[in-house]
Amino acid sequence: MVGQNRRYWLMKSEPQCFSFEDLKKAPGRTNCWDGVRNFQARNFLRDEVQIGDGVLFYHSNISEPAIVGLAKVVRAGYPDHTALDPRAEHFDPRAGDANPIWYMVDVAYAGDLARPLTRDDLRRHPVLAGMDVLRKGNRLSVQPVTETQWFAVLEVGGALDPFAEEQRGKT
DNA sequence: GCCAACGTTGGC
DNA sequence: GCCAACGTTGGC
Repeated sequence: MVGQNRRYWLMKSEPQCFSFEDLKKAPGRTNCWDGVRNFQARNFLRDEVQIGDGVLFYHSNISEPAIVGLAKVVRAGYPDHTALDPRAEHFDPRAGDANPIWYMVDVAYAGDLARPLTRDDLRRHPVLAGMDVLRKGNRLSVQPVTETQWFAVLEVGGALDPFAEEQRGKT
């Protein structure tokens, strides 16, 4: 029953901006996923990402981009207040309380990989080679991952299934 | 640092 | 509503 409706996502972050290590150091190992300013990614955050979903944490725009860790969604879409703050980096003057435009979710640390999975690692794997993140020109910072891809990442990355325990707890 | 790919903007 | 110009993303 548990996990039946769980979906999986890959979320990109530039580590100099917000890294997986930053998430692990955050209070409660939880942080908001703010600053998304792309409408397609916004729609995922606002409409589709749900509490309990799995997240692959991806470091982008560095010498060796890679999936570096696991997270889970602990709060579904709500207005991204950084769009309302004129001093914030991602301030959007069009956004207001009545029309926040931009949304974010909260994610929590959910486990490490034994090793990061680079783009070459992904390309070499028959399942992971099909991931959206490898598609040339793909700039979506929030993108869906299939269940098959999720479990392949756990296997190749040498990670424990962060949801296995709660599934056992249900039996 | 380069540059291809993409999303957004704005003139018409 | 078209589309050229522009800014950004992000791998390489």
